[in-house]
Amino acid sequence: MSLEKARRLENTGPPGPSGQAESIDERPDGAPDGLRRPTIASVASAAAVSRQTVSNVINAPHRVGEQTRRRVERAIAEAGYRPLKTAQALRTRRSNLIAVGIPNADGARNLLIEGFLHALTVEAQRRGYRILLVTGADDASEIKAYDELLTDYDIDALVFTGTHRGDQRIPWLLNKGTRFVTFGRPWGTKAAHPWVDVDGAGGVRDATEHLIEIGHQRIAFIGWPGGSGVGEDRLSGWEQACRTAGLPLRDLSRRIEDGLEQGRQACASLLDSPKAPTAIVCVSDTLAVGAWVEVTARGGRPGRDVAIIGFDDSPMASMIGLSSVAQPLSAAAAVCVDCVQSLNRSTGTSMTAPLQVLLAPKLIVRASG
Amino acid sequence: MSLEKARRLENTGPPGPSGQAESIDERPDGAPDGLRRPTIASVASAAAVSRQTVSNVINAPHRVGEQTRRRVERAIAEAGYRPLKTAQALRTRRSNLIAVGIPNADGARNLLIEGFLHALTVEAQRRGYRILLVTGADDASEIKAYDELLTDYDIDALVFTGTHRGDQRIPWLLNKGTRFVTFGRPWGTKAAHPWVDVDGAGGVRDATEHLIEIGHQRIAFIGWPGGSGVGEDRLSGWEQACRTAGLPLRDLSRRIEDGLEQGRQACASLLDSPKAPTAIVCVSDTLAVGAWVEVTARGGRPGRDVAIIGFDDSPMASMIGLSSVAQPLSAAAAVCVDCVQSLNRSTGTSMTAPLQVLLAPKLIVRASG
DNA sequence: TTGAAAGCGCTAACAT
DNA sequence: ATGTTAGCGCTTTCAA
Repeated sequence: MSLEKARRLENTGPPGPSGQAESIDERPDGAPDGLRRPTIASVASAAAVSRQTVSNVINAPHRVGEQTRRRVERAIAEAGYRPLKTAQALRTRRSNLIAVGIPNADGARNLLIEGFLHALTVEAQRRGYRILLVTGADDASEIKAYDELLTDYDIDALVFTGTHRGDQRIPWLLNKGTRFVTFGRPWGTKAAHPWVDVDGAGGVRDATEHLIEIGHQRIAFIGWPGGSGVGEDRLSGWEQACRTAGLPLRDLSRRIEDGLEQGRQACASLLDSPKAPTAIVCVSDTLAVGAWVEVTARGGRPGRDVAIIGFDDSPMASMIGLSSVAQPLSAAAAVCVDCVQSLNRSTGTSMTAPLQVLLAPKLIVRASG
Repeated sequence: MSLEKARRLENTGPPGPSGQAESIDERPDGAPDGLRRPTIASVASAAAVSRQTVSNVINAPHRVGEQTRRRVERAIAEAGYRPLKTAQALRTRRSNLIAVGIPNADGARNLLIEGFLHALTVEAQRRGYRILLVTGADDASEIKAYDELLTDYDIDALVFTGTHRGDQRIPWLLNKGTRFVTFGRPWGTKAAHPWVDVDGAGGVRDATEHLIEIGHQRIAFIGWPGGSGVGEDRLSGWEQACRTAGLPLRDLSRRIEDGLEQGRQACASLLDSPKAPTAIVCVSDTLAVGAWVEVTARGGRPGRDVAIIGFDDSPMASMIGLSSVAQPLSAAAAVCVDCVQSLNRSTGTSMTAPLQVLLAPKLIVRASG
């Protein structure tokens, strides 16, 4: 007996009097029931209601009567029924899919992407969303990849990182009208869109203040060359903390490219200078590890002889006992997914101010500082 | 004029009875044509063929006549048409989606997952697949997550890493009949399933032989405690190379937990022993970095005073100039996606031997060795 | 509160 | 070689 026929047969009668027990019993396809995926029709049949009522129990329970709802819920549970997202998506044009753009260059920031992705996956799963990956070699090819993905699926929203000056993705997405959130502020652009970021200046300020509290009076900063929004932001945190505490800045900062060797050299230059610092805050863990290695190579012990604090709390930091400013990746991911959810709840035409969140990072104190 | 109506009008001709040419001409929705996503119907209309023919041009071009095909292809290109995967998936029960299970613990192996994920995304994109992420805290919750995902979508296949002894996921998936590939051999189980892995023994053998070639006679190995399949595999590579070359093994190996401090200590103990090694091969980059730090702290320079080689070529390795055995992540990802493709091509009933591939890693020689 | 009908966009099966 | 019909599983719309 086909499921559809069964449903119809069972539905004979007023609201739910039950005019069942017909005679037919063979099903056209010989598939055993147990192996067939439950459909909304099979559940409807089992609960002796229409498919629509089952749908309502799932998507709009308030519209369904108390008794009916319970009966349907039991049928759903017994069948282990879950709506097929593909069919829902086709009908509603909502996929519950969040596309995430991942970068491909190898660099300091990439050590974070794994943690961020994991956090996103957890948060998305918690709210019934799924994470779909997309990648491109540069802005242009990434845009092409986004375009294809957005054409192939009814993606609910896009999340990506690595926003930078002159980012071509943002205007493209704004123009296309795609919903998106970035992990990272827009640097040097006036376009407003939802973003989540971590307060780098605050993090470095916290680190510097921590060093001041434990007695340091000469605190250096190893940063990146100018032009990077992230770098300038973090640098400013060190300046603020030192100024507020009345500590010197002069000759205590270095501006270099990211890299362990660069960090070693900058550290050496600082330690060899007339008024050597007793503590060094670095814009990245990579540079901090360089400093850490230099201190170690000189027979010193980071934290006892020279304090060192990095940024990002990469796996390496915990490995070598490097204090570091940790980005709250789980919180950032949660905010991203929340944002996607609210973007999709709104009818689309209501243009409220885009959500922009700055999260406070957390200083992880280890042996080095 | 609505697209559907247009199609009907243009189809006036023999095959179809064609009782068209009605009078109505306004479209209910006032949406401008340009903003509407092209559908197979709109393309069919533009090319004056049936939807089925458009579908054939895309999915079975050989069934379509030369002229028609070109005309349809032009219409597809002009409209920028791409089939909606959601609708295809509903009809064909193939989603072109590959689910990837990602672990959540932080450890040495996790440094690799990011590269593997990126490679998978690239390879999947290249072949028209998409990567969907799924995660769980342990085997059991991961299985639950898999189950829900597999129920929600018609996932084409599952890929996951971190196979281990007593892995519960493998029997569960085999029993469920889900198509899957693992990146990592099944350790200590007889169940056969498709997998891709890297030849750890071969990689360590290569590293050891490289050290022998450049003149080392006493080569040590820092490995993990027994019980880990991966660890024993790599250890055996060192033993083989040394035995073959007639070099000593005695007192030249250490078996410790992964960790930088452990690596430092093991290195110190080796260097302080009566017949100290001149080179050290490590089962992981973490331990190798520990050794690297110890040598550096003693005022030595890795590569000049003591050679050190790690395993996995983690970001750390390139950062500090540590030689390391790199896993061919792109190749592994490509094999995984190929495998998924062939699994889905087969009708499902043809039970050929599962694909099992062992890839050769590549020694990256840097300053340390 | 519940049910029937229609249809999302696509393709398998069958007709021509 | 091409077209017609039906239907994947679900939800929207409208009727009862």
